[in-house]
Amino acid sequence: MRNLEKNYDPKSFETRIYKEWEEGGCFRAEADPGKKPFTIVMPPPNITGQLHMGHALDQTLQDVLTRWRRLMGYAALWLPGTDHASIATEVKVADQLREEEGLTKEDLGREAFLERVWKWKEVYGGRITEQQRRLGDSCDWSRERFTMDEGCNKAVNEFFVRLYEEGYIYRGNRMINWCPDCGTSLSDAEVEHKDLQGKYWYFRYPAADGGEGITVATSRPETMFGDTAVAVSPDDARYKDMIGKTVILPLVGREIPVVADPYPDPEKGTGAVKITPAHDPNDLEVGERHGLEKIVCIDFEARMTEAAGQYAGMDRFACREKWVADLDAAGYLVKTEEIVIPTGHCYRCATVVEPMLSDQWFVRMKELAQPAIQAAHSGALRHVPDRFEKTYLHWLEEIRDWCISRQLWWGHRIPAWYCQDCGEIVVSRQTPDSCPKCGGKDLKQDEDVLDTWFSSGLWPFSTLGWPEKTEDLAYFYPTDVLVTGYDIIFFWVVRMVFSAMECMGETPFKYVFVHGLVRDEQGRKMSKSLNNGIDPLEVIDEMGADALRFMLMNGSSPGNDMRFSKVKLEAARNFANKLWNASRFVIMNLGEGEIPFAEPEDVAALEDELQPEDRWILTKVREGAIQITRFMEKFELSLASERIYEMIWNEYCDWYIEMVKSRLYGDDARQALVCRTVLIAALSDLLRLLHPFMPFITEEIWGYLGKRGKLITDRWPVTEEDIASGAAAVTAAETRNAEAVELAMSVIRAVRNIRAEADAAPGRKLGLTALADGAFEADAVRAAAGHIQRLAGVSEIRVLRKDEGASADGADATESASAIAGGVQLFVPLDDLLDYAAEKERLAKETARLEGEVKRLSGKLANEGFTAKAPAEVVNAEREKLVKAQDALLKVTARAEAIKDK
RNA sequence: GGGCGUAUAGCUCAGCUGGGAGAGCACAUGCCUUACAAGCAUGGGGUCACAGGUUCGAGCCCUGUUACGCCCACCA
Repeated sequence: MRNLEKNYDPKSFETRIYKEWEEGGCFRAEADPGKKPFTIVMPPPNITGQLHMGHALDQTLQDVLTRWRRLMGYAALWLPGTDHASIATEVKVADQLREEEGLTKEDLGREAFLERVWKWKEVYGGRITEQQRRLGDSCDWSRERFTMDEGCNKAVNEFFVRLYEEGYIYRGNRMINWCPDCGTSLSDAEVEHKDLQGKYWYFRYPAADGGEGITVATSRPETMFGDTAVAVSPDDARYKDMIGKTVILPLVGREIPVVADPYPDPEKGTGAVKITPAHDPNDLEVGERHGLEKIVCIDFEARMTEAAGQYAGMDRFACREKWVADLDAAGYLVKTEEIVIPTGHCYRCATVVEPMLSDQWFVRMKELAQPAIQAAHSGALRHVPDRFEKTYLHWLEEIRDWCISRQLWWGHRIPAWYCQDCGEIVVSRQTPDSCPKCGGKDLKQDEDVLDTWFSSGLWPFSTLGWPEKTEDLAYFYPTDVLVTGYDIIFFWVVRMVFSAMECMGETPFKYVFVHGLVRDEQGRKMSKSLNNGIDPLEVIDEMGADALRFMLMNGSSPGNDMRFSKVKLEAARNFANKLWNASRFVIMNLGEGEIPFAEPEDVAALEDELQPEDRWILTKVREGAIQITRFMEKFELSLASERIYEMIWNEYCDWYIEMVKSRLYGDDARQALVCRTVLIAALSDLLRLLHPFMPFITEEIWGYLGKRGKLITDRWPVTEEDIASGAAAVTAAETRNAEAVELAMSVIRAVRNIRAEADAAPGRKLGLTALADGAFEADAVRAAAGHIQRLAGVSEIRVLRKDEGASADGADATESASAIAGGVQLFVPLDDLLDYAAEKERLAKETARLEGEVKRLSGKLANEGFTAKAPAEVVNAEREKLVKAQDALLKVTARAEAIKDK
């Protein structure tokens, strides 16, 4: 039989295994009425992106869920794709153009520039999908999509036109966030607020009638050129007389009115506010209430306009400085205050955004948000962990109209045309031939493109064929779960839900499974500026994809940030190595030509020949499978991975394999076959359970076990039906058997402990007398005698029964070290090694511990409040514990008494 | 200004619907025991941030406090 190499070397098989899966069509999902669908649509990474740790986490979560459902027999579809990332890509290509050819995109012109971007996409856009393959992503590449492919474009136009026709999309001159560097408008979500150290400057606006005037504070003095009023609260006694009068804009000389408006808060600043309708959203509202003029004093490149007089053409910040100095020199600066100012920045280039009045396209959101809010309230959409629902709802409830037009070239062009003859706006799914109003042929399409998130909002259904009524859409939609980081709930989740409610009438997914960030080892956010990012590909090269995946899944709780940990990564790699070697051991011991298809079900044929440990491991595997399934259902992937780790390392390797060696190497050929069968059967299920987490190594081992087919498309050890019906549950007999085997394990541990403490040489065999409380304990020890001898280094075992009158005195007990394991008292003669002082010390410590326990338990049981109110099973369990503790205490004190003179 | 998270072993973190705390690493001791030294065995180590409360019983639920962190917010 072909066996594994001695050393676990993931590099030697991961790439090959992936190729086999992909070429074997293992990731392909077909609409199959005989199966239940399970769908995840992958959040599309930007084509500009490189795989980073955040992706690795995000992707692994999705892959684990997909692989698990696939094994459960679902038609599991994980649909991959990439995002055109309008602004990010455009900036990147424009940078490249400038660096390499010294050209601007305007030099090239729209068409040629777009050609460049497409070419760029061809070259670099596929990079990330190659990296995803290294991670082991089992997505259906045959359905890979791109947010700007033909189908998505069709969906975008359909959605736009629909919303327009229903009156949700409108074009208007409104206040928007403007990034002067990117040269485009931004949505509210694309503005990041950061606190900046800034100043309030207090300026006096003298009254036109020569009076003192009014002092106002501002953090943006350069906007003064656009001031068209000063507002005060109508109730503010300080300014009562000024209302209706005018003040002079210092140095500018323009006369502006003092208006009474509810907006100014008398408590804040001076209680008087300068009003700049063209450059501040609040001021705009005030301005509209009072019919004020909107003077634009900053242009789209953040330079001062003609309205700024001699400052025209200056950069906004340079102007600010000069302007303040000039006002100060002229005596208008009353005071300056250092203050922290929350300031909006562009999320792409970090430039300070400028609020601007501008003609843009908007989506009226209030009404559209309602079904999305409702979906969360009704439970149709669930967040895991549920606290993120608050974030989601908060955003939707506070939502304002969404500015969707961008002054960029790369993206979905807005399907609106302007009739050059009559000015009519034509919104249409196809390019219109003529103006429906005047019949004019001269139509010009809107120059702008749509916000990236407008198209990604449609992703869960545009990828399945919408707006066509496809078979896929009918079968795979709605999707089951969306996996994403908490940082993207606003941008994306909210938009997908409201878009889906509008287009499909139901939520795009049932669960939003939210994860945190992967931080660096010091707990800092990984970032380009800190240069502390860890490249997943390097990790995979060094440790294997399985180790990386396992590290990411293990030891974190849903929704919390986690740290990248080299140590944890090594632990995961060591775990893989452990499994590798255990498998190697199993294969090594297979008979010549033996084809081990053995499955837990097949073992039934050997029922009568099974040994207690065989039944034990099979029980453990089934029980573990049920627990893991439950964890997976609740998205508790960390707990699931922890359990499988424990099953493989502790239960299978440390105990089962060790116990089985005596039969494997023994004379009884039949028994050797029996335990080989169980070894394989249990290992098969363990591989299935681990596969979602460590797909490569499990598949590789699977191949060596001579199994038919690939593990990836095999099956899960327990079915949902068997769990639900209880058919998979552990029986009373199995539990009893497990208790007996585990008692034997306690005996082994206790004897090992005695050996270690007495410093007995490893090779030295010791005698053992086991004084059992009753038949069950005695049988358990007898049945495991061989194991106790082998694993604890014991020569011969004498089993006595206390219930038949045997006592500690019967053995040469006083000459021994002793210990208690469950209902068995152990005596190990140590002769020369026996150290009575140490033994007494141990007994004293044990006595103290047991006395404490007895006291605690009896106190608890004497408390009527407890016995009356606690559930009967809890009370009974406590009673049993008390009996055991009392019994152990008796044994220990008797023992202490027996050796007190030594 | 509003919302949220975290505080548990030396370190990094688990701990499901309340029934007396776990893992990995580190540490100590002994082992190359024919799957594995990326290993085996044994052991030490915790007032579960603080103060109250609910309960027969609290790491877990409630109130408050402290520290750190995150998100949102039209920022005169």
